[in-house]
Amino acid sequence: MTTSGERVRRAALELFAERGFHGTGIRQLAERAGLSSASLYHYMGTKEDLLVELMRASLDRLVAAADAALLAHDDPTSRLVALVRLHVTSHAERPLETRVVDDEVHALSPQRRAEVVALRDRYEAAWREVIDDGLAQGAFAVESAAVARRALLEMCSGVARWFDPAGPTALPALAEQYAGLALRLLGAETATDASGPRRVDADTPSPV
Amino acid sequence: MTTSGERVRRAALELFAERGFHGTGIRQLAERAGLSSASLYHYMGTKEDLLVELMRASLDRLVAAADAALLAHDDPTSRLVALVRLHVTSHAERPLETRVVDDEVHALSPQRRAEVVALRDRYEAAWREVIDDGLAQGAFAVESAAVARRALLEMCSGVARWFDPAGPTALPALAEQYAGLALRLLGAETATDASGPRRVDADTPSPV
DNA sequence: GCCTCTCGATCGATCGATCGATAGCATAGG
DNA sequence: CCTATGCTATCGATCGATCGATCGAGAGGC
Repeated sequence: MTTSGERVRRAALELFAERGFHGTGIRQLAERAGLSSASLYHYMGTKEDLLVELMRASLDRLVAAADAALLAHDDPTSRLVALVRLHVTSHAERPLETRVVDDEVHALSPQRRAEVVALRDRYEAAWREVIDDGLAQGAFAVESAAVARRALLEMCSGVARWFDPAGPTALPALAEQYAGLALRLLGAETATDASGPRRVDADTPSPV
Repeated sequence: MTTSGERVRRAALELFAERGFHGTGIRQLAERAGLSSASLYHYMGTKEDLLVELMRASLDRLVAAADAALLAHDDPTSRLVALVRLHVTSHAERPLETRVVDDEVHALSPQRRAEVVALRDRYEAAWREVIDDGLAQGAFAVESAAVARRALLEMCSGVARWFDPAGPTALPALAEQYAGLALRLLGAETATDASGPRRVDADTPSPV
């Protein structure tokens, strides 16, 4: 059984991801949730409160997963692989949440934005730590840790915009591919052995 | 001298990039352009027409530059380097335009969206062609051309979201770095010589 | 007397949010 | 067992504000 509160949040997730925060009206939200616009306010504060809730829930999960990933591994290489797998998997499995987090920060008022950005920075700090460690230990070799980190994060986040579970690549295989790409991008020595990767799927037109 | 028409487009670029299409009101637009909201309509059709114009101008330039880059080079490796340089440079130099193109497609009506997406696909087709050629000729080695292409495009587009011309890395150096990262990601053999890249800048906190 | 440019006033529609009222259900008092 | 009380959930009606867009009217040069 799904409660009305859950349906409100689900509807908000779908509509915010699809049409954006400012592109979604209270009445659309209510219709999607199966309620009147007045009843909506029994389950939320303002529309912005609702957006912040969704973002916080998504980022909290991501931060917790990243912390767990760091605890489970010691060396920078396997830590990085864990972060990539985690990031790609969560973006592919929960594209709505991650798209809202990634694309709607600009819709927040300065104070709420600061909260959310702080959470996001906490998550990215895990990446920073792993990449810096890897460079210090000689496991990675890039000119700029900051550039590499941003390139990696953007590349992995993009998955939420195009991954299709019915497509040619299954999610676990995709996560492994991304882990390999990330290691090569970072110049990890484990990647230079490179036992000639096989072609798996053909190139196909991108969905909208 | 700047004409009113130019000021309208500049204002739209800034506001759409900053607050999003739906987050920008006609009156804000008019104020930023130094006109009344009524005068605005002397220089534009609907608000959506204006958005489409901006997107089309940006994508037209990108497509033309990509075509020129392919004409100027023969082998897949130097072609890919040219595409990466071009993409990174244009996203760093014109972050407003590229962010509007990348982030506001969802705000378009289905017909207009189809036009814009077709243009974007034309641009991405250049990347597809280069990557496919490189794989066929053995210059690149990745499991999936589609995955690699999307990873590359997302990673390079991200530059528009964080590059700061006053930051530690100058644009030409950044473009070179990205070219190197892209080649390594693609498993290009030229990248495997890897004469130990030097650290250039320290990792710094990300701007909002 | 046209053509370009600009504006105040205003259109109907929609926005986010609140109001008071009602229906249903639980629990406590007699 | 009955009913009074209170809490949760819901809604129609409506608030003032703002939305995108249009109108007719000026102003100024060519």
